[in-house]
Amino acid sequence: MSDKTFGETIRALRESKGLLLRQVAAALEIDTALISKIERGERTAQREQVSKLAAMLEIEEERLMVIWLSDKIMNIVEEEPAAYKALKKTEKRITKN
Amino acid sequence: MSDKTFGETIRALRESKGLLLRQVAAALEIDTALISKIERGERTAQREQVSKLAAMLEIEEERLMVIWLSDKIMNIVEEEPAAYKALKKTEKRITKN
DNA sequence: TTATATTTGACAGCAAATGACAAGCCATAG
DNA sequence: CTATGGCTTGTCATTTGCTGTCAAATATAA
Repeated sequence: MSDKTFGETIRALRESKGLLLRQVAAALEIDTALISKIERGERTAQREQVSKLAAMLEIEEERLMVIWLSDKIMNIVEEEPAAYKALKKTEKRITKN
Repeated sequence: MSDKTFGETIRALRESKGLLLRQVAAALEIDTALISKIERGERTAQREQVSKLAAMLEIEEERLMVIWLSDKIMNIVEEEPAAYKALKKTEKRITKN
């Protein structure tokens, strides 16, 4: 459930609102081609763009940020056998603050 | 308990074995200055170098890899309020395979 | 066909990472 | 003191990898 990537998520939101790539691109001040690539996971969004997308697509910023961060973490650990252990370790390091 | 960074970890191991930076550097085929920086966290090791370090320092490769990956994840999520949630989400995504 | 939406590949420009080198610091031995 | 050995620091050239644009291609609809 809700296991969509960042790209899939924003595409679904955009379509549910009937927005065009061109409109979202304009709001983010980037080329239409780029937002198309982001939606298909061929490129990754910038942190700033995530905020703008959250506003535009009317989703709570933190919810979108979690998905975005998770995608980035995925890029690091996928293919790594030690992935799970690394995540657990990081959790512990983070909660100790 | 074992909350050391990658650099701190390999430095402790190296010193416990009485090895010189010069010797480790030679084994990894890099400059001494570079391994010094890696130990102090000023630079990050390459994946290949982690393997070589594990062999040289006689630590199980997976254990070192976990620390190295965790450092990389840390770099992404630290400073992020949504860090913990992102880690949890990634865990779920990973275990679904 | 024509118009509109999206995708694709190639590219320039820029930023970050990599590693080497030389000079510097610090402790210790002589 | 001077010399040596180990480590650190700053700078630099090079490489690697992002970022976004553009033009062309594809698709969908009217």
